[in-house]
Amino acid sequence: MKKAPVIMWFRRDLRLSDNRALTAAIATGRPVIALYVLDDVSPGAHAMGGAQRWWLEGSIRALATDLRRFNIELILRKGRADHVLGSLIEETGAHTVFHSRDYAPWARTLESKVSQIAEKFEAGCRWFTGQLLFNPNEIKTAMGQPYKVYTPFSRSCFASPTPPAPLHNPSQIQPFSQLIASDELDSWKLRPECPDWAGGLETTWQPGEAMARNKLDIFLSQRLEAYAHARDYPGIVGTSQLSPHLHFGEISPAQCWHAVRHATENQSNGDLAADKFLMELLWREFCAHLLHHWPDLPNNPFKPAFNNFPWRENPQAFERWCQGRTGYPIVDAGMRELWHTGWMHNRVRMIAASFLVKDLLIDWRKGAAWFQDTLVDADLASNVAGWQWVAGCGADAAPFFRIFNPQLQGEKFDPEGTYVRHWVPELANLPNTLIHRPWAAPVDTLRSAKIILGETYPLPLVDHQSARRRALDALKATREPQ
DNA sequence: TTTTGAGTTGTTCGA
DNA sequence: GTCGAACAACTCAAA
Repeated sequence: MKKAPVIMWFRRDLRLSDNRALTAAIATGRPVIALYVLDDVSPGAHAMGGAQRWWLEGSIRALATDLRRFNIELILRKGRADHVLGSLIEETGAHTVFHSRDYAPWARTLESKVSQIAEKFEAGCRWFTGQLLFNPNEIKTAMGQPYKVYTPFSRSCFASPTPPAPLHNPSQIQPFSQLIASDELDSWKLRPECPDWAGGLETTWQPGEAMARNKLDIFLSQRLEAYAHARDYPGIVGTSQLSPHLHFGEISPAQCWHAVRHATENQSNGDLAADKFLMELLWREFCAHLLHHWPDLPNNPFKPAFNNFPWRENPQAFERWCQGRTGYPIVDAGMRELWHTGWMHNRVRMIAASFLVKDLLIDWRKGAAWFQDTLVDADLASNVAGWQWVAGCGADAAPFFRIFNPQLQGEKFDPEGTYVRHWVPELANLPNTLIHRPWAAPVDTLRSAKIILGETYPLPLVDHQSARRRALDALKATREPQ
């Protein structure tokens, strides 16, 4: 008698290497059915934005190709994941569902539904870790509480047992012989058509496990050494650019962790270079743990005092921010990079976010929603925790008086104007001394640079100095007892 | 329980 | 132009 198959339910772990769920599924010695479910129906699942759908398409295509080498067809189904899994178990008589745990609140709800439905059909359900380095229920303070401050959190992680070493690629996977119906990937229409805004994404990124590994190797050999310093300059490629690959699980954080450690173990200053990068991985971790313990993080301020903050409605200003037409070159460069490539340099994310929240006093949730829709790496946890941090209402938030000055930040982190010239070409002819403050350029300079302020490039949407005072007043009022 | 030290990413002001 | 101090008080984490 034939053995009943098991289902490997791929989610945000679109890789074959270091995939504990997959490895365990294979280890059962049973035929493996590989499944991906496009779930736009489960509450909260609609959070996947347009840019991510574009990425998902490439990532699924790559995974399907990789699986085909094992004679495995990736089954594609659309609908509520628990329903889809229920019917697939029924169709195939599957024995167990294997999957990696996703810590987003809606995903956890879905996981328990899947587990219930599997039970109904007398199948098991087993989940594995892999999306995170540490178990959120194990990184706790001495009092047994989750951390609310990053630095002690990171110390605790470094003091914890090292994340398990990554698993290798499977050597073989036993296919399931029965034919199973699958959607055509094209029918999901994950890529934009009219209008097709994804041209910039196409030329910037290549989704898939192989490319993720490639990115990591390039980072280790070419950029890790200078990372601590170079990561702050948007005009040079100093970061790993692994975020979207990590988000979709094309590479695991444990693979990054161990690869970085391994690459630096024989270098004199290795630990320094490595730790800086590991700290960034731990920021991702910190945000995920926060969301795990505070599922309401996407909706409401972490600090309740901000519940009554007087956010302003200003659709015109918001639109200009989205379009990269605020009149502050570094902000506009960032917003245009985002729109074109689905990604924005970390430093510029802070500057652009600070501008929306502090200079325009627009609700951080509006900014977070825009990022969620346009970033290829949009991660619910990192996104909302980051926005709350900038807004001052989050965990371990910046002091309220810390308001980024877009001109100074530009001059400090883009001193040659490389970044601004690339993304805001209409300012390209301004000298370095004026590129971050075109409004202060003399008439002659503007004329010879072919700039007409208010026409070819906007005047500043707000005056930063007065906007700063306005924000300080609003923040001060929030802090005072009602 | 109380106390103490510390807290990703900054800006402005005045000497 | 450069430098250090002030910004304001609070919460967190650990001793």
